[in-house]
Amino acid sequence: MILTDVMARFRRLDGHQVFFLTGTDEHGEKVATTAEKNGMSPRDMCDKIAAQFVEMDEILNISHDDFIRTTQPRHYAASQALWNELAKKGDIYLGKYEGWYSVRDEAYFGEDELTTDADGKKFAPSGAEVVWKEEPSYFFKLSVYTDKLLTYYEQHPEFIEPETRRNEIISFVKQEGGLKDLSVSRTSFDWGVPVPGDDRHVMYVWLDALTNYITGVGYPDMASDTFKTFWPADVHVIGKDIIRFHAIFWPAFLMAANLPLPKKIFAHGFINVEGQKMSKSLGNVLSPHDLVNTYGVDQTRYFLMREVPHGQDGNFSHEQAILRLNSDLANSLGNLAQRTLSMIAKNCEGAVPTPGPFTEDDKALLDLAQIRMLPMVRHEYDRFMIHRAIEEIMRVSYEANSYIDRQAPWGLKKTDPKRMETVLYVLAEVVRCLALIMQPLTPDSANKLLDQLASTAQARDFAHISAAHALKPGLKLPEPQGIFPRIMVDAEQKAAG
RNA sequence: GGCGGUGUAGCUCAGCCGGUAGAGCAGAGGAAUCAUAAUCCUUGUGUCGGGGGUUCAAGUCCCUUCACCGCCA
Repeated sequence: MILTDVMARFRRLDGHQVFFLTGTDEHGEKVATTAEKNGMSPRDMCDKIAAQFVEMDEILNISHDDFIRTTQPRHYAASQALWNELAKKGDIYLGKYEGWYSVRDEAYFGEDELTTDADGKKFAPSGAEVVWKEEPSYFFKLSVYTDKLLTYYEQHPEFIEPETRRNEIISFVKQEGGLKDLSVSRTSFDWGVPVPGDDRHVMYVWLDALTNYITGVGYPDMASDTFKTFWPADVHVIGKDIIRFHAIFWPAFLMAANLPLPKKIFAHGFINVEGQKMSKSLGNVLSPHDLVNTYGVDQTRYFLMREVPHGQDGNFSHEQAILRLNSDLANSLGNLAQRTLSMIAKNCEGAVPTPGPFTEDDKALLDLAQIRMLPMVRHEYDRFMIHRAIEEIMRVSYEANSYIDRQAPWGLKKTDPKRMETVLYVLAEVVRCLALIMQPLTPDSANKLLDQLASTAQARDFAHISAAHALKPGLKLPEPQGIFPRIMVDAEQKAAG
């Protein structure tokens, strides 16, 4: 979620039109039975859960353009329209399904996949109990798409990332006998989108859920501006546990409906806590809420992006978080900004100083921040290598700290005040570039910093990372204030306890 | 059992088509004092999981073996 937001913000600031869709998938037997267990209607329970998701988005400062709930009328319309397309194509037929079904996994399993305990109960590989079910069901001719999918993966190596997930999917599709047809309707419960023309059936939850991506951009109105502009999507960012649905079923549905496929399915990993999987039984579940309370939103976002490399699982430890946040954000970047701005406040009458001629040292640093940094960072973003992008940014911060010590403006104050002004100008300008490029990662803090540089709201996209938009000498600056406070050790103890 | 991945400095990881092992953090020493007890400079003797092979030369290719992870059966 944070990853997607960081990407979306980056692309917007980099001059792209972005439509960032998020939401919740609310249908299915699992939801229905859980609601019943809690004595609620499915709809009431979904309202409650959706509210929690919305709240989480707010807590994490997620900048989505739309929040979709699969129970919304627009989504019923889209799902049924897609169904009709599949039916029109001749890819849907009525059959009968019988087999072992796991409510929790929302999937059927073959006999050979199950394990049996002493009481004769059978369990899915996930550990969920399965029950024997028989029901009439519509099927989607997924088998027909086996070769088409393989060809597509072949021709679009970037479609599934990271590569290890791609390998998994390809080997799955290549299984003996190819893909089996997919049961896409249920009659045993009614919490779902009714099948058009046969409302004894509701659609298989994943068929409806996957459709959300096109609902969000206006489907079935393919003439709508949003659909024309934003479909196919650049990327679907998902958890690695649902890669199969996104990398096999969804492209097959889209092919059947003659719709273009999203350009990329990116599966992210999970966060481990102190080296262990998060689980309720271990009681080590970290809520975003807790993290944000302990470290702050921007810090939480930053740390997760920094420590979780490209789709892999990441680890969270408080010790590591404090180390990282202090060394990167507080000591290097935050302190750089603070020392620069407070020297300006004290020695330059609180206004952007007027630079004299630039030395080679000045030019090298300005060049790095204004010209070379953005393309390097963009390159890493394009590959979803946010942790690498951060390294590039931090490198500039290190350079700037090295420069300030080398130039020692506090010494120039007495010996060469004109030169001091030049040095402080260079530093302020570099801080401005850093603040701009930090916006996707730490939006609030970066904007506070830009406020302190008297940067206007219109001057904050990446086009302004350039000498042409450099700070204007004489511009009055507000009183500097620290951003990225250092995390003290007693906070560490509190967090660990 | 099959397929895929990972295993490199105390920690987290880079190392593209083979050519005398790298970065950040942590640690040690020094400098500086504008600043958030922050900064800067210097500092790495690592069996590149084990074994074997190809090669003038192998973390980097091949075989084998061990450990862990993922997917599938």
